[in-house]
Amino acid sequence: MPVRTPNKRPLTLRDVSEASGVSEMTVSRVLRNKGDVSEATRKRVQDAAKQLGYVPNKIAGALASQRVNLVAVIIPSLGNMVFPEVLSGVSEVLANTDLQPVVGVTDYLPEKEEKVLFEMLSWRPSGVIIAGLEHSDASRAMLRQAGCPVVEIMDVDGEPVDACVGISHRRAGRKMAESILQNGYRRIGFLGTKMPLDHRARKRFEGFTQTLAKSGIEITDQEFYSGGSALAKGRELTQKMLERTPDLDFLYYSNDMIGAGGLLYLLEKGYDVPGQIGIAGFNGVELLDGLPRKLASMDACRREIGQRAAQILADRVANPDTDEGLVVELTPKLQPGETLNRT
Amino acid sequence: MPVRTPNKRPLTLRDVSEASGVSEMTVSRVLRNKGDVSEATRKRVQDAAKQLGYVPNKIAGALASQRVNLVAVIIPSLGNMVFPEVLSGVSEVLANTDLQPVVGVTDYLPEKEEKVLFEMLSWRPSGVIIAGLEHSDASRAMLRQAGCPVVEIMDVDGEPVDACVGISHRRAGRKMAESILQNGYRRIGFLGTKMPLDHRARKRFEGFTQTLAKSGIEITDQEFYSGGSALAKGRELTQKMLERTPDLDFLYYSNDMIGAGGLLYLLEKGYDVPGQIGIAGFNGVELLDGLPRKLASMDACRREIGQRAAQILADRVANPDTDEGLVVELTPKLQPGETLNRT
DNA sequence: TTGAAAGCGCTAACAT
DNA sequence: ATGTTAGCGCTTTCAA
Repeated sequence: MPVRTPNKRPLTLRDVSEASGVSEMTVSRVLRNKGDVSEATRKRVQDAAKQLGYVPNKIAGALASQRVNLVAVIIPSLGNMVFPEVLSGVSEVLANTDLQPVVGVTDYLPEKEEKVLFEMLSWRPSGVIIAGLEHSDASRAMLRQAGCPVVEIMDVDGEPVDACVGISHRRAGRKMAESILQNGYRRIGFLGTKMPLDHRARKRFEGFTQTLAKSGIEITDQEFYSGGSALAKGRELTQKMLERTPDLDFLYYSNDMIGAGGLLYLLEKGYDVPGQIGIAGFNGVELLDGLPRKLASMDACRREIGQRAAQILADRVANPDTDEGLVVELTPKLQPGETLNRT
Repeated sequence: MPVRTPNKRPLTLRDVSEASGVSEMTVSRVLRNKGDVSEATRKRVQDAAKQLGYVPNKIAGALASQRVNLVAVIIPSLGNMVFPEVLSGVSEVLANTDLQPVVGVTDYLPEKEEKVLFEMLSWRPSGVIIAGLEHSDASRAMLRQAGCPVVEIMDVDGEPVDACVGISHRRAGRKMAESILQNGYRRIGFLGTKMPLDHRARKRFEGFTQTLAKSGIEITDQEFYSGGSALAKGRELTQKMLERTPDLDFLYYSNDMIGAGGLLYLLEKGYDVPGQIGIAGFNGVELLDGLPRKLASMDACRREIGQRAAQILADRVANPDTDEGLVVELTPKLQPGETLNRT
């Protein structure tokens, strides 16, 4: 049990050294399981450390050893279901190493990304995992100079600074468009976030409209919103669009949450889904299994992206000679659910 | 623009000093906006730093100054909507200071909490915000010895180590029970997480059953699950319970997500909600506004908890003489929604 | 198996 | 307004 003296000064190695009558150096060795130490002294040191409630000072350790077991993970948001799942993939893999993820949130703002990145790099992390391929010039410069492996995640449509794990959102948009057309839908509405800042949503949209165009079809109507995704937003957008354009036969939502809101609205208003009108979202959010109809969606491989990125980083840290610039493209799976098959 | 030489060695103050022809000390002053520096040298230094792409080494800075602008925020999970909202309250307030939140996740496991806490304290943060009042002996010892302000959040039913911001979950449970009884419901089922690890859910349950007991009523049926909250889980639990105990007239869910799943199930099966059967959840998750009926719930003041905790910490860091042990109890608001009023 | 010395890159406290 | 000196608490390296 740690001593309860309200010590304002945190304990140092020296305190443990004095308490155990062993040199600081040997104490350090014991605490890091490094080097040969006799069982006897090891035990004395461990007892003393525990008894005092010693917590090593990683700042000093990191400065001396020039190594920091931190991995910077930089993502746009924690408020939707997508990035927490990526994170959990990252943590899962890093748990098998001595690396620790540290999360920074950018709110989809390039300036904030720059700030967060600068802040995190100033702690000299062992690696960086960062969402997206679009960054300010300054951010890209920092990433290049970081002196540690960098893995850009979520997206592969672009030029990575170093390594990269993700899906092609353009391809995802195309695939969804194909599927919708195959099922005979023709008057298609798109509902999603304002996209200047969400590049992945933008790319899906581009892929989507491109494929439609190949079949001579244009988006019949579209509606953009800003702010978080929520059921109510989906209802509201859907109502607005259908009042304006009642003869749509498909609604493509840029994420599952507003898709779910739309679904609830449509069912409530007595629409036949997917007969009269089909719908689909994006992300394959498991949380929403359990809706009255299973929402068509596309799994964005979020957890796997986190896992692979972490693995790449861990490998590179363990073996710095590994090649840079590895790009891993995962394949999003279409989940037809029950809202896309017109049969 | 930073030079693109693939420098493996990160730049140091000295590099900037040499590039600008100014002493390291003055460079340091410029980069921290500290002390008087002439406009001329300030500019030269800034130019040199930007030109080189210098990123200061916070490890060295922290060691030298004995100050770290990090706040450890330790929470059980990112997967439900509750903690991200707390975090966003924290970030919002800390954004006005030079403090930076660093998040650690415990998965509701005391051993993991201990590990995460140890890890974070070893970086000597300026403060700790940690969810809950229940910690292992070792964790409490670390918190006491941390040498920085500690704010325990979410809950006030217990003995804080230092400061504390939250709601009384026992009181919340009681309040919900009162409301349910007032609305004439009598045969009540409880559905929630297995609670040995979720102390707040446990306390709500305790408060809930206590108040029922005062009216001579016992929970008619109960069902516990483990794993994340999701719509499907709510459906499944609800079905199971109603098959076993068909004559329930109220279902109290330990969180909004499974409550929402239950609601969808009940409506689908043609139950009259809230006439035949009332339901309520917990948390007041905004994300779910937009369900077919507005779910009765109780706002847990998540964002405000984050804000207040961060504010307390910021004040204590700015003025270390401030009193310790401040306890702030917020009042959860009942949101009757449309699933609790029998009329 | 253990210890002593040097220094990691910065900043506090003094000079000047 | 600028420079000098002495550490911060550890780990690396070398010696015993």
